[in-house]
Amino acid sequence: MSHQGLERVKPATTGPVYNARFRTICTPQPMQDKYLPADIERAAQQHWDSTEAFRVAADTTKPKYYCLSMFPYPSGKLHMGHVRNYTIGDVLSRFHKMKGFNVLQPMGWDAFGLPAENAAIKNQVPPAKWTYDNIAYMKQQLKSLGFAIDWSRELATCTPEYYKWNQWLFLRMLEKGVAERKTQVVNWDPVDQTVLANEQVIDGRGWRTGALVEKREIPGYYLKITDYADELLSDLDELEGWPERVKLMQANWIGKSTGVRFAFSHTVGDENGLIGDGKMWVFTTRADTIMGVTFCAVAAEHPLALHAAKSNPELAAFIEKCKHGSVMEADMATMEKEGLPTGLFVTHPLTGEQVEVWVGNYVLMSYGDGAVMGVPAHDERDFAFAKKYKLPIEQVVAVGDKAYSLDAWQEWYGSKDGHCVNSGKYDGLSYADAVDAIAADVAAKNIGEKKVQWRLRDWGISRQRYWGCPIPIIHCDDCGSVPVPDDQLPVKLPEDCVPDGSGNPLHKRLDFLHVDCPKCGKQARRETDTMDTFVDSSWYYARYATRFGADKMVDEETDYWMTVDQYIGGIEHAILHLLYSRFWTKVMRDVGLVSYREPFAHLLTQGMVLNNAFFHKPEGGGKNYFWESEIDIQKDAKGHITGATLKKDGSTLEHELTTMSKSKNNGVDPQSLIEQYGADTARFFMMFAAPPEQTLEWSDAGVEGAYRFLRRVWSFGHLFATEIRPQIGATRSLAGAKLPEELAAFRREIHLLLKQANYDLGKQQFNTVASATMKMLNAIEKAPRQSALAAEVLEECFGILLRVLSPLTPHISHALWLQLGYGNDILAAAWPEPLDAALVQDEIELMLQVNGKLRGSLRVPADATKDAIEAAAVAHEAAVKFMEGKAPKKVVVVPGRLVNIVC
RNA sequence: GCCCGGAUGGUGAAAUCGGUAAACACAGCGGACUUAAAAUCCGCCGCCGCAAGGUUUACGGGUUCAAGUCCCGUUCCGGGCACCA
Repeated sequence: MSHQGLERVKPATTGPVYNARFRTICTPQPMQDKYLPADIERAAQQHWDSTEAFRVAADTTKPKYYCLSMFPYPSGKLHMGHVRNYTIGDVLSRFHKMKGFNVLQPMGWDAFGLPAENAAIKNQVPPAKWTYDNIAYMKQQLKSLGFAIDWSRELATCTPEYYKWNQWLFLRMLEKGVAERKTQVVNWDPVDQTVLANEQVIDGRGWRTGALVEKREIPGYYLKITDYADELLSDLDELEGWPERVKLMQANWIGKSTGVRFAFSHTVGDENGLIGDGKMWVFTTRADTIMGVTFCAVAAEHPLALHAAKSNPELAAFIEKCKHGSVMEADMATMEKEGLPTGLFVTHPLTGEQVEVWVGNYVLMSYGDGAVMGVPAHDERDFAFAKKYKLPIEQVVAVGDKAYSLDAWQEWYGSKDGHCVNSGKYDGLSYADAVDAIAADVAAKNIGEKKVQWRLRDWGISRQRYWGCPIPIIHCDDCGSVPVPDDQLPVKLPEDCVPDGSGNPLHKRLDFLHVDCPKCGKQARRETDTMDTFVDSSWYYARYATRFGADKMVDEETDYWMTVDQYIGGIEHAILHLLYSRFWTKVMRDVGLVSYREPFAHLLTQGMVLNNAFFHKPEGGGKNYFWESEIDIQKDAKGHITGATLKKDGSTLEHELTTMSKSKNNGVDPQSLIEQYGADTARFFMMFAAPPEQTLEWSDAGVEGAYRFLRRVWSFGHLFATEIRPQIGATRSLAGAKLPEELAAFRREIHLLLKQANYDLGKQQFNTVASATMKMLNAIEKAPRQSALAAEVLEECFGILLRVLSPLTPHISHALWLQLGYGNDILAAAWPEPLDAALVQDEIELMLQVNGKLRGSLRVPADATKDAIEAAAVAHEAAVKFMEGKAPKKVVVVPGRLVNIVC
């Protein structure tokens, strides 16, 4: 990567003087009595840089661990969500490194995208410059957090070295028929004459012009992810390391449904013949209700609708109206359902009755055949539609003897647990039997069959935008759409354009636009559409694992590192990014590039970091956001926000709790936290605040506590160096020694906490790992320290604490490990395991319940039998009191926990 | 609207397989040290009650010797809904 800010880290030939000292001295050395995070962190980071501690290569002598965090979009500054994400990844990476794994943790930049164009419009800066400047700044921020990243593998998706392979694989997909050109529906701003992203459509209007947005059909390239729908669904079962909820969301998104596709026949046609050869196809999962059809509805773009509109101005106007409004599913689902009859009729395939065809604004051309049968009695949406337009409703399914009423929709109307009624020969059949019988009957008439239908749609990757990967196609008047030959890749994006919001600036770049046709040599026009940025992020994990500069998309080293052992990123990516990556991987496999079929073995979906956002709703629609520094906030006694006003004019603002985002002016920059307290405090606090998968409402209350804790760790280190360690003799005597009870109890406590911490690390619950380290320090500070044996126990226990702490707070752990003489480099230390000998206990405490209520506790020998425990419990003072002279009916003994006397 | 999550003290949270609700912290209150402040250390800290005790995990039911945890229903909050990334 040749660009500024993206050069690979070069091995330092000569380290700073004190670094050499750090590496060679393993005996204790004088230490600062004050905790000075800035100095400690600078020294630790220089040590890691100079020793290239995190640069890794394939090594078959060790198990590998590829730990990947979702790469950031270079929006300008890191925010707390990034700190959370990358700290989680770093904790796992460092933990596994100490466990003996060969750990790869790379980092890069998801560098194409809309915000760079927005910044360009606002500041007149080319997106490239803005992006590379942001990368440089954010890279330095990441470095200051001390992440164990192999920076030699850094990549940015906006560099030709990277996106060349997007283009290359796209051409392979074209060859295989996985990519194809067809039409797509986009948001069109009629004033700016440009395509808008969903985000740029606010309340149905263009974000800059305020003009009513139109739907427009334009050509674009699609990747046939639906060809992989079956495999994407079934392979979910193999992803044992994925959260169930994510797999469920993906399965629902893919949306496999089995039903019947059949045709209503008709005689509607014009001079070109019958429309659709006289068949209007529909798909239904409720074929059992086919005898209850009272109307049909088609999408506004359906050929029958368009045909009817030719002679029906009212209908034409309605179809025109349907063209406005949103293309978003959420809007489609919540909008008022409207329709208009076409005056056309189709024939019911089984009854032969004439059924009227309506145009419905809720019917999607993109799902199935763009037409549906209407069974108002048993479909909630059809019911509402029929009531609104006074269409007949005919019950054809009964559940038990429940009475059907037209007054209001009831839950059971949509049930599949009933049987057919009013359905002629199908009466009495269950859902499954009726579907089978009806499918057989339409099949016999050759007008339908059982069919699997997917909710998943093909992936449209064409974007009418500048700052993205050029689609490698040349349009020739004679030859059509011609793929760019491989030897002319990459098609490089000019980096000096400044978009102004009025369409793709590439249209004005004649040096880019004008190109000779690769087939006939005539002057032709280069495709100006660029790829969806989800393409960039669909395979970056494989590129990290490829040797830098390889003139292949992926190389042999990829086989060593892939698949990713642990992937970490926000839950907001649970569907799209992860599904596209899975799809892309399967295509790469089918092209013969890789041998694995799934990219991510384990997935940790981090909860969002939320913050309040404050905004005005201006008249033209949309939201104007303000920074918290610009407003006054009113809170109630419990601290809940009750209102907010703008400082400059006192106007009232609305507020919402939402994800941190540059566009909402509610992102919190970690920089001040790092400068004030240091990276270790920021990291520790972030991990301590909540378990990683939980949504986190940002607050810095508690940062002081994390800082105080690290100061205490340092102070104890100092005390250990000056007062405790000197008591230790030349030979150690801890192993095999019988410890006095107080010392044994202390040591047991530390080893129990270690056991707990290891368990929690396995669960990836880092907040309780952090609290375990705090408990350890609390115990260590109170422990006996006035003997050689006590000093040895403390040496062991503090060593455990430093190692458990090191993934969370690597800098202070590095400094203390070195300066207290534990070893040269804590990264090379083995992860601690609890010792059985330290855990043994003679007596245990059981809780005592009477009728399920806690009444006391009793101490029993650790090896006491159930009978002995029961006898002791019944005789216990508190038990006798609360049993009030009644005889026990039952005594429940839960080993190691409690006794419950029921009387 | 549909799909997926979540809700526990003043606050962030803990509770591993249904078995001591509130660990560990933050904030607060009281005290020690200090000329003072900061820092540090000690103590208290769900609610009601003088106490004994009672009571408490969004709300309403249920299962169980035992429910924050399992089941049914409801409310509110967050994520996603295919062109934000």
